[in-house]
Amino acid sequence: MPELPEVETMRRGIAGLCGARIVAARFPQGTCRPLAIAPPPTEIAARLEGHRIVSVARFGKRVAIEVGREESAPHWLVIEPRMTGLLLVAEPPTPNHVRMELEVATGTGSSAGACQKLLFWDQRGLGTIRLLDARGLDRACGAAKLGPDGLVVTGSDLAERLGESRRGVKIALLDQRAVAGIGNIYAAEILHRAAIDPRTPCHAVAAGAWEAVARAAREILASAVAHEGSSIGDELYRTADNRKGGFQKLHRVYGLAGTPCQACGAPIERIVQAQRSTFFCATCQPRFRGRRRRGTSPKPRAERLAKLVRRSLGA
DNA sequence: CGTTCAACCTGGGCGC
DNA sequence: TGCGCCCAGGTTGAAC
Repeated sequence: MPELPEVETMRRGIAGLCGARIVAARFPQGTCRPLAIAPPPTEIAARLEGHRIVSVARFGKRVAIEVGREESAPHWLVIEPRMTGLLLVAEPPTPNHVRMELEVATGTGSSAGACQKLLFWDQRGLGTIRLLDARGLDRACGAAKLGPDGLVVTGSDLAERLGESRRGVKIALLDQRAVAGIGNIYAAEILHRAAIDPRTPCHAVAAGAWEAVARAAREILASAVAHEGSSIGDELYRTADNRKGGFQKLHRVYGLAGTPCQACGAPIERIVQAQRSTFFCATCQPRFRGRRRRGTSPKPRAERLAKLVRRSLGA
């Protein structure tokens, strides 16, 4: 479920816990398979309890809760919600999918004592929890793993990282090393706004069109953050205080197959790319027909063929 | 290098 | 009512 806007909404929803002290950390086993968690729950609990929440950051689709004491090196509790994970400071949708429960004491000195619970709830259990030091954080969330954030990505960022790729542009936008935070919903919405067919090979996207894609990404993602993400139908995503997001009302293509495009009236289409649904308007996002954009070197294909030849000779 | 596929899971919706 | 199947916002690794 959660893409950049949903994860950013979760981050903001728990940022008020900065300064709070972690009194207890529990990782209930629940009825389903234990969540991917490292190091083991008892070790994480021991290293969290008594420490304060220093900051709450977001890296792509992950939330990183910085914890530490003055005299010890900081650590980050990195939570990756994947499909159904939620960070909550409210009652969970169901009691039995609570994967982590942090009891935190807010306030200091004489006003201390107000206790709150921070929960990680995950129905499907595909999410992950990791406690990392600075080096681990860089390995997991650094530039080698995640491209520029979708809220600030530029056309030249995209052209540089994807310009020579043969992949369809929609599939490429889901590559977190190219740009961090875009998922299946927002990739569709971004390409609709940028008026580009999702099947267009990246190498056929004009240099100027990358600017349009990047601008659409920044605008769509910022608007979705302002609307606290997308809660589709009665689906699971909620803000940290258990409200629905509002951006689903502004979707132009995602989940709207068969309905008329709001811009042109043509029916929205659904296709499958890389085993995932893609929604688009064939009229607003006209199919790319040429071979390759002007000025692009044919190197990738030539290199591929050369490699194939070498391989067949070698074998 | 790129693509495809399966796997990791639960649960809702649908057709029969 | 129940069963089987398909679908879902993400990521990873194996195989080709």
